[in-house]
Amino acid sequence: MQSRRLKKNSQFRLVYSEGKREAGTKVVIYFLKHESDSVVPGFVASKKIGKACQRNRAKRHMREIFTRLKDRFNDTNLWIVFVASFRPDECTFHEILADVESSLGRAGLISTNG
RNA sequence: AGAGGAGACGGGGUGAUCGCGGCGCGCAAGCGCUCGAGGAAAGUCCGGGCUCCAGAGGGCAGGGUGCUGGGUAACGCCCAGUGGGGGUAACCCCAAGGAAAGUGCCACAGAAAAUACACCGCCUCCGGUUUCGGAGGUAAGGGUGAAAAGGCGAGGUAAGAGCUCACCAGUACCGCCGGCGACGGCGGUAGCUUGGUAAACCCCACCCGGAGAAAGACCAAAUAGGAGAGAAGAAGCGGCCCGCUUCGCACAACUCUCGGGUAGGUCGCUAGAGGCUGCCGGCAACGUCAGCCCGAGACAAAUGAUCACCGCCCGCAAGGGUACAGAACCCGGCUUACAAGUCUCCUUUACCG
RNA sequence: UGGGGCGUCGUCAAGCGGCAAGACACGGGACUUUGGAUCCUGGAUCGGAGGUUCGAAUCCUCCCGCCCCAA
Repeated sequence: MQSRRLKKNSQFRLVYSEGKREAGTKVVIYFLKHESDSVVPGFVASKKIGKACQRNRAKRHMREIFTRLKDRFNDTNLWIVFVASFRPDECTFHEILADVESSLGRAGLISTNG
């Protein structure tokens, strides 16, 4: 069973306009408190970062990062959007993981000690 | 050994852990060493299949293709040849029908860019008499241009000219031979010769109906029991006309337009012009037959992370690198991108034997 | 998935077979004590690669990049 995911354009627009923003050097995060039984993620990789292969890789990296961190969220009533602003062939998975982890910590969404 | 030419190959491997999508089993939790990106999946430049519009019909318009024969479901693709061009050669390149159906264009230069024509020349006559002017003939030579009215030699002439002749080139026609054919070879006749451009309009031959998986089918939900228009005709068909089909000939129904609402689920959805191997036919592309195999099916869209060992390349070493790139209904091509490589055949040059 | 358009000097652009206009900006010069203004002057392999033609920014083919539309 696939976990829930943000899919509709209207959902993304809602998070961008109503939610808060925390920018890291590699991934920009938008989040919004919203009634739900679990954290609902959305992943965005625009044409700016490369062609289809690079965009696919960026989404996979971000999805892997989310599944590693999802048990550490303080509040589950959350919609969160990850926007890639890195080029996947220029940085490693662990660099992106560290960047996302520090961003989420600054925003106070996850417990800082693993 | 150097320099080239043609073609082909694969696109790291094995194992473990966590996770993802599909499939199978199970009521379920879950279990399963059951499978999980490419040669280009790309660009979307062509051709089909499939689905719906009517079974895909006729004409016009529009578009495409353009040497011949073959292959194919089909093609603008491929194979084999013909003709032309390039290269010492291996080999490579070519949208390669028609310019005596018609129209247009050919800048500048030049006499003239196509009903041929005459600047400098050459020659004859007249006037004049150191240089010139006028009338006519002529196109060999000069000059211009990307391109100048067949080439060269001889005869001929006042000077010349296919004006005449020989040879050569080219055109048309005829005959014979070879080839399925494009065409090639040989011989003859004619007129002596009719510039280029059709990737300018065009003519000729052949081909093409339209839309596309958000195609299309079913289920469920929702707005709404909305408004306006239509006529003996209306709609289906999409550039137009015809034809055809359906509904109808006066409530309704139906169709269209406007406004509004959905875009959830299931199917289509992967076994196919499929792949591999072999025999036979064919120069080949390819085809017949036989055997074996099943190799993704998602939908904001599954392939990721970590580790170990072995490859390959760069480097003395530490270490670093390992392309292009991600299926979206499916096939056949074309085009473009591609790290480091491997193999086969061929040409040519140099040296040694 | 289907369709349409654009690319010319640093910027905005005209030109659609025959030496690539123009404006602003920039460089150089003149004028001025200097600067501004003014005047003169210079600069483009027409997105790339092939082909057609005597000749291509223009015509044809294939790529590259950008933008837009419909569902």
